[in-house]
Order: sequence, then structure tokens, then C-alpha cells
Amino acid sequence: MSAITTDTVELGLQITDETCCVPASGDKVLQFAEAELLAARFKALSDPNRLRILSIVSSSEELETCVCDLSEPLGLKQPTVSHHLKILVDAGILHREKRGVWAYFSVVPGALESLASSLLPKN
Amino acid sequence: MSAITTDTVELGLQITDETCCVPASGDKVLQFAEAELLAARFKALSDPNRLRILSIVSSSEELETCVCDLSEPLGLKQPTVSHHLKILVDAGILHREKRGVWAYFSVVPGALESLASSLLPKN
DNA sequence: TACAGAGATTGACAAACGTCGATATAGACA
DNA sequence: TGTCTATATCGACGTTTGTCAATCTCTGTA
Repeated sequence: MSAITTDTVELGLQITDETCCVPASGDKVLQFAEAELLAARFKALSDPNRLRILSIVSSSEELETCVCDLSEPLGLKQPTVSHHLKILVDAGILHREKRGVWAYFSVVPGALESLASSLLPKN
Repeated sequence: MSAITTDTVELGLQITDETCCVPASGDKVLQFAEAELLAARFKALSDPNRLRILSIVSSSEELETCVCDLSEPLGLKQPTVSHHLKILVDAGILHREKRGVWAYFSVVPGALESLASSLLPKN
């Protein structure tokens, strides 16, 4: 799975049909490729432990957290935490910075806001 | 899987530790039960075809769509569409109304906005 | 009553996912 | 050089997921 770098994809699109069982014009509907990118980012948020990781990282005082901070409060082993962190980094939600032996994680500025705005109509 | 009815759960929480490898105080971190509820709703958005369903439903002129409108533009068979619709309804994102033989779907007012706001700090 | 059609449910199958033990990698330090 | 330690990767496992053919349920109409 590779990192996702594209930005907001819109959900609020218009179609022109009005009768039942006349399919929407394929023109303005969210296309599969864009939908796949968006879905991949929501998938990164679809696990309770990853949401808890985000909660811990985004609320730490220095806005940075290392892996050792996460294993205990989550009740998960180190490889599992590392696995979840990789998913969040690949989704473009977390930023990883290695300093010495430690890896520090922080929320990518604007990442969650961009995802949130993709849920809202118009923009 | 049962329907989810609870509302916004917050992500922007504070902890008080500052040194590395001192785990966050379990007090203010998103708890597992809340995280599970939130994750279930994001999971509903984690499939490209479900996002396309939302796109079609939310952009239809009468803000209602029946199953027959979805099968063809999605390129999915009727049971698969029905399956995805059930997931979106159970997640509290879509509303199903049966009128005669047809089932009409619409986006639950505020559902996506509530989900979007759960991604933003403070509120 | 019976028939037709829309949509829900069931069952099966392959693919993807979450978890963890074991192992590998890489930086700090003696 | 070698040892220690934090993190990443690998391999295996049981579970969950997306898809569809077949079937069931329910409603409108004759």
C-alpha cells in the first residue's frame, strides 16, 4: 500500500435525472478512482485502535508521540502499534520523524480537516 | 451488526504528560467503546462503491434514490448494492423508506456533518 | 386466488485485515 | 569492534469483508 497525497475529493455532486430507475448520468458522479483514494483514507480511520492512536498523538503536549507511548495505553504489542502507525502514515494522516532511536509521530496539518471537508456538500 | 445512533465523539482530547515513554493518562484519551462506535461509522465510508452510492444519493434531484438507480452506474449486482445500502443505513448515514415495491434512500440530515466534526479538534 | 417484479436474505468463496511471536535493522554508546 | 535498545518487517493465524447466484419476502395488479 503506498502513501496517499491527493487532496479533497468532493461528494456533493449533481445529476440530472428525475424518474425512478433511470440511472444517474455517469458524468458528475464520484468516479471509482477518486472514490478509491477517499475510501483508503477513511479505511485508515475505520479501526478503533487507530482512532485512539490519533487521539493520543493529537492531544500530546508537544504534539509528538513515540511508539513506546502508545503500546501500553492501547493494550497492543509493539508490532501491532507499528503496523497501525504505518497505515496512518501511508494514508497521509500522520507524519513520522525519526530522531536517534526514537520515532516521533504527529498529525499532518490539515489532513483531518481536508478529510472532514470531503464529507460536506458544496465544499 | 446493529444500527448506530449515537452522535459526535470527540477526537481532540488533552493529556498531561511531557516526557517520552510515559504513557498518556488513560483519563482523557478516547476510550475503546467510543472509538469503536466512531470507527464503525468510518468503516461504512471505507469502501469506494459506498462512497459512490453516497455521491449518487446525495446529488439526486429529489434527494432520494431507489436501488434500481444504483446497480447500473455502479456496475454491481442487485444483492451487492443492497448489501452496501444496509451497511450505510446501519451506520446511520442513509435513511431507507419503502414506498410500495420500491425502496427510496436519502442521506440522514446532519449525519455526514456530525462525522466530519468528529475529525476536527475542539469540536 | 395467482402472478410478476423490487428488494432483502442466505450461503459460498477469495481477498483483505488485525494481531502477535520471531527476526531484522539501525542508532547510541562503550 | 560489540552490545543494548527502539522500531520495522516477516510469517502465520483466525476473523472480517466484498461479491454474486440462488432464494425468499412482500407489494401491486389481474
